[in-house]
Amino acid sequence: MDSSKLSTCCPTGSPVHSQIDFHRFSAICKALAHPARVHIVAYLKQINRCLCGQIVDSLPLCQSTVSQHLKILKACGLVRGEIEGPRTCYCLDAQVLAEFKALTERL
Amino acid sequence: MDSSKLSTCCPTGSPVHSQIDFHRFSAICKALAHPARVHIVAYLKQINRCLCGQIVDSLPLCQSTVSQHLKILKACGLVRGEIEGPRTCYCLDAQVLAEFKALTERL
DNA sequence: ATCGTTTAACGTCGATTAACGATTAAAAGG
DNA sequence: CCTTTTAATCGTTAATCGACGTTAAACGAT
Repeated sequence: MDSSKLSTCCPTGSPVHSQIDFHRFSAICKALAHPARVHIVAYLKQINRCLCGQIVDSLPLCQSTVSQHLKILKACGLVRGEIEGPRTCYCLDAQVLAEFKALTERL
Repeated sequence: MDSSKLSTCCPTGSPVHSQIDFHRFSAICKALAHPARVHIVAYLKQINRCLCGQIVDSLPLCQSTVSQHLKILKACGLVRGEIEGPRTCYCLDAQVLAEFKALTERL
């Protein structure tokens, strides 16, 4: 979308989002726009960190599909994955999650 | 997605989301997963209520596209539209917005 | 009655998403 | 080495999204 007009909704001096914020916020929302990905975030929040296999076991989806969801969550920064030999350990990025909460609060 | 396993991520007694919450939350996120729709929400927050035409003018999109975005925001409850003769007056639903913020906070 | 205005709805098209099975890559362990 | 395990990637298919032009509906004004 051409977003040249997007900033015009905000009167000058108002403490409101820039179009950059709109983009960042909607990007994170997009990453969370699927129940399985929300489940993954909640799951990671609970057990802090775990291997990919555990996440796969916690969902009624096949490994490749879960891997794809994890890729999307990693792409927006919400989740980080550290390769440990043949396996990958996943965890939340608390800062990005906090950023999302802050943007939501301003909504 | 078959969500039969989705609840298993939550140990018994833990104050965590149900799969229903996951669905509701991801549905609202999906509605906000486009910069134009975030813009519309922020715009309505600012000016409280307005006609569809003003929203169209505030975006670099044609009327039919904006109408489609409004339909999506209405479908998840974030926005309400009241028909006033040939025009429609749009406003935010503060309760749904609050619900979304609360679900986000629990994340 | 016939305009013009405003907005919703329809139909279309290309692009993207979600899901899966199959394949590949990387690291251990035998 | 070879096999096993683990996870990422590829290829495919069906479904959905985003954008637009067009049409339809509702109403006020002429």
